[in-house]
Amino acid sequence: MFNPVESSVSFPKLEESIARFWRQRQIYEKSLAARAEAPAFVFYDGPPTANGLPHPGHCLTRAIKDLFPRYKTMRGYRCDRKGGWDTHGLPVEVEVCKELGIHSKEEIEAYGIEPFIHKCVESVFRYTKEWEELTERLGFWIHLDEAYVTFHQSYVESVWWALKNLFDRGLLYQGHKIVWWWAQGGTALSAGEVGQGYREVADPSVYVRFPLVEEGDSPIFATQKSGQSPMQMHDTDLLVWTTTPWTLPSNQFAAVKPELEYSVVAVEGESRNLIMASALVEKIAAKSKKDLAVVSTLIGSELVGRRYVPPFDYYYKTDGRRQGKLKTGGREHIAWRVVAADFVTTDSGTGIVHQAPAFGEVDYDVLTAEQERFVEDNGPPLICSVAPDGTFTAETPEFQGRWVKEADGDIARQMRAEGALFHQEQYLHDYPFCWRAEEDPLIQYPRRSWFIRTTQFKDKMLANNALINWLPEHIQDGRFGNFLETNVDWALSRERYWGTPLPIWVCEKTGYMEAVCCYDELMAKPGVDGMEVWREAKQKNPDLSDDLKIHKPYIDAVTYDSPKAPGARMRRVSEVIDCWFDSGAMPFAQWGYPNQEGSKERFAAQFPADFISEAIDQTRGWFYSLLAISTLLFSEEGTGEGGRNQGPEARGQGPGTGNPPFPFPLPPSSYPHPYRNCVVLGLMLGEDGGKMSKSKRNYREPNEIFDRYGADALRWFFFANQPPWTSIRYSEQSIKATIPEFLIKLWNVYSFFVIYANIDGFDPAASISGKAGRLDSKVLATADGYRSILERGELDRWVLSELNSTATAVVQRMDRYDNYAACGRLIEFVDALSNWYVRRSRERFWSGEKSTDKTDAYWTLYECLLSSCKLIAPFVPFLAEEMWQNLTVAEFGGRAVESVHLCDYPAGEKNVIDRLLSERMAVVREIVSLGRSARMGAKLKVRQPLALVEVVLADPVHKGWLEEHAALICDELNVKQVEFTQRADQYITYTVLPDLKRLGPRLGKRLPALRKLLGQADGGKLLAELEENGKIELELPDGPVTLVADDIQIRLQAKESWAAAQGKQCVVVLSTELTDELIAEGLARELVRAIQDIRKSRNCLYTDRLKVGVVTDSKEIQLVMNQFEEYIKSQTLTLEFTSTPLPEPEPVEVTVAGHRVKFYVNVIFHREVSN
RNA sequence: GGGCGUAUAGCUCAGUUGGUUUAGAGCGCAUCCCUGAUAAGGAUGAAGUCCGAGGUUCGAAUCCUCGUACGCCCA
Repeated sequence: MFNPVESSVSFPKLEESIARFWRQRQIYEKSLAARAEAPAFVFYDGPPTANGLPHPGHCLTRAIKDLFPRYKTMRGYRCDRKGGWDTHGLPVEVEVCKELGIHSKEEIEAYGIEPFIHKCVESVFRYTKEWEELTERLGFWIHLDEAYVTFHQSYVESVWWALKNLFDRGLLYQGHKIVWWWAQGGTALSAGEVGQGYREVADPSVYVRFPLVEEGDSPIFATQKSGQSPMQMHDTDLLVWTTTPWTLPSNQFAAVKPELEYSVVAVEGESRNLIMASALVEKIAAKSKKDLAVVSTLIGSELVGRRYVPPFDYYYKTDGRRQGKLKTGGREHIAWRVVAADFVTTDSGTGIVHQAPAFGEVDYDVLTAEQERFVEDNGPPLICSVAPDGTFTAETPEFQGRWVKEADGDIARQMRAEGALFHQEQYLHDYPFCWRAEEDPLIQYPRRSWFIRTTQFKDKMLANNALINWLPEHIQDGRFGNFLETNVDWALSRERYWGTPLPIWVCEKTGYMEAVCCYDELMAKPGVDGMEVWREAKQKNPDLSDDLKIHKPYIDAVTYDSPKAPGARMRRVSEVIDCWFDSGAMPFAQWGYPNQEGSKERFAAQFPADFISEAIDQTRGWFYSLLAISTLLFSEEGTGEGGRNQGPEARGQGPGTGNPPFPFPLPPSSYPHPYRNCVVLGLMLGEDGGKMSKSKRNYREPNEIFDRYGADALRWFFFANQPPWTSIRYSEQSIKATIPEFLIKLWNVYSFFVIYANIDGFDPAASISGKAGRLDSKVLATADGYRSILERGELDRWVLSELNSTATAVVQRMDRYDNYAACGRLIEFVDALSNWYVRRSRERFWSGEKSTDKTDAYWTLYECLLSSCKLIAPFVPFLAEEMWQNLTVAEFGGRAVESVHLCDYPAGEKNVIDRLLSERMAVVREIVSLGRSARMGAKLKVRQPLALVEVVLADPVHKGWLEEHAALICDELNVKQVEFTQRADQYITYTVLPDLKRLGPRLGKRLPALRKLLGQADGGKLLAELEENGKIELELPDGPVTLVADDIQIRLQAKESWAAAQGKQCVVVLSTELTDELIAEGLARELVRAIQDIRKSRNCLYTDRLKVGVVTDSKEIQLVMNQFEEYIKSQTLTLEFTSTPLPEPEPVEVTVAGHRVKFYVNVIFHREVSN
């Protein structure tokens, strides 16, 4: 006996009890244990930060992260799911600052780094409870209690190990990074912060002369206007434009676009000529209100290498003539030269761009590129005339101590006085200001920073990327590939407080540096000292997490003896690292590799990942950091390449480093790593299609969705509504709609089954002896009364065929990580099950006596439901479990598997799939649908029986089979007879269409003529010709053409005068003629319907019996009552049927086909539902 | 400014390597049916300049080019 199924189900309620069941019975753990020996399917959890509340976007990632591991587990893999928490970084510091009501680094330091760090640790797990609740509520199975945590000592030490490896191989180096700098606050701002602070302002815009230096008697311009003598350089200036005059003292280069045309122009009334982009001459003439006459033209590349005198000579006076050795041999002036750059445009300015590498990222790249050309230490140094507080240094005595922006005016004045200023104006543009001090403009400014030499591994990263399976594909060569192509070295360090400390100690005397791979290694250093800072803190506050001892400020206090200078100490550099490095290190750091015991084995067993998934914003985040770190650490072959201080010891296997040998580096053939398949999720949008925003209130909190509709509804919405990589509109309506569309539809089938199985006493547990286990088809086949599928009726064979082809298709799609397509197949199947199988089988379940046919129906539907449970289990785990529990555990008790999630996933059995039957049934369904359409058109209710329906088939292949199924069609369409024909010229016109796929390649340009000809021809005649001769001969304007049967397709078109509907494969024509007999039968059905309505309004059970009196003046109705008495009684479960009034209750008066009829209906007894 | 993506019915989205004057589905809407899955279920219908403009081709929603709009990432 199955538990009765509530007709009005509350999914949220049901899910709660299922969640409890899983928890109490430890089903997740059991699902892992069941696969203990199975091959691994490796999943990595990208760590979220738990210092904020989870939002709908997290639900999507968590749902997808749950779907595939569940699926793979059912498919026979062991999929460990270790959670993770990202705990470091600026977002945490920002949250704490908000809480403390402070902003700047100065304020943090005034507050105290130590208490600040304590606040950070507290904040990191503020919302852990909410995250855990959401995780469980969503049905996301993952081990959160064993999650890796990026601030834990073991994790940090793993990161240190990686960094030491990179450092020892020369891949970690110090350089400059140009940052957006808040000078007054002394801090760099993140991109997000900068983005918030843009405002339109007016800045001075200056056009400055850079006089060219004559190079002895070197030849001058190659391209000369005809008839002009070669021009001398000494009377010519580059015209350079900038909106930041204060950067001019730090000028190092002038950039031109090599392929752009430039003009030498003579200025009215001035002795010196100017060079500027030809395209801009007119514009500049207009601005400056000066007459500019083009003297000659040249292309940018001809300017490259020419030297000039910068407007300020603070540096030029000492270094202006300095040359350095080039790597390619020869010498070159180190600065104040024209260089080539692609970023130069003619949108504004002069086409010649002033380069102050200290104050612009692009400019800095130019400097780096120049430095690359010279042998080491021979290249140009970085010139920076500005102190970190934003004032000029002593190197620029006239302006020393002045805030740079404020000096702009004087700088311009000075240039004007010296004749260097050609033109000046105001320029309106967007410029960033500090978001917390609105009056303070930001400046770009160089900071010392640590970099990872990722550029050296570009090709290896690309090779690795090429073998990753990206969903969607375009990420590979698109967003991610492009990003790798334009790779720049990873700026690793952060001048912040809460993060993994950079494990590099520097000798205070010599500058010698060492990287350290773990705390123990540090403790073993000679003369180590400073641990008391931590000890005292811990004493004062014993609750402090021990993991903090490896963080700022405690770790900064630890110093040791320098090996290079007696008496000197090694002190840690002050920086922490980018928290992306933390998360990217998780493949090994989650195990504490290599310092933790057993980490080597765990890492080896769980590397690389088979599957990861995050949203698209992680492309440059986690997806990159994983790939970069893995490629840098594990792709090196042998000791061939790498850095300058590489050697066997530096590989991290030498004495004292504590690094065990490991099966890495990987050979290149082991790509891809560290992940093979990556599902990139789209962005989640709010109800209105815009960005989700708390203040706009354009989305519902996940918990509200769970309470109203349930987790399965949300999950199914994510999986089935769109491919996961498109942007997803998080719409409450759509989430709600999944319930009737899919969940309820399946639920109704399930409920239908349970109702009748209980009435009829269908008892699979009694028919199956011994273990029922996972109740797969093999087990079912052992049941008493279970007939082999081949013996069963067609409908049963059909639905089982559909079931198995669905399973096959779902597996195929899920193996491709295409959950959307998989869901499409599941929807189709559930629809077929509900709207064809159950509908067509209802009578079999209703019939009173026990028959083989009825038993077959039960076993068939039972099997469909069991398999459906399993098929939907990874998608909607709660519903699947609920159904499983009732369909199996309630019946079999301990003989059945305890949970659907311990089952194997149905892969579909080939021998049950009957494609022909499936195709044929589709034709029947089409005929029925067309018949209804024809009825609709003729305004003939389905209730009204008709004498005949004629089906004209375009293709006779299924004719014989269809004829055998005439009864089914008659029943569905309520007609007495169905006939199949192929030629029915009275109803149909025929059009012969060319098969373009075949004829296109054959006929090419002749095709349009043929199409025209066929369009005008009499299709019937052509078909007759084809039937007679096996071919059609046609005369095209340019010659004859012969068509055979395969070359054409036939379209049928119903003639207008008939009640007909046409489909792709056939036309259905109704006979609309009504005899008295048919009308009477129709009336009988009207009566039945009226009585059923009353049954319903009386809340009758479907087992209740009635006594009915029908009173009417209509002779017609009376006649029908007599004639169809038995029919009406059986249909309405009426035991007594009279044509006289009953004493009670009040009659119900209804119009039946235009006749007034009074119904007296008594419920005379309830038959108990029994089994 | 650059890269990537998206644009198909009122809404949310499909549309396989180019193939047929019938471009699909769900929701919503309209009309209707069923009433023994019943506070459900089903059918039918209306509704589309496939973003625009060019091009390639016998043939383009699909391929190419150029635009436009929106989104994301970067500058």
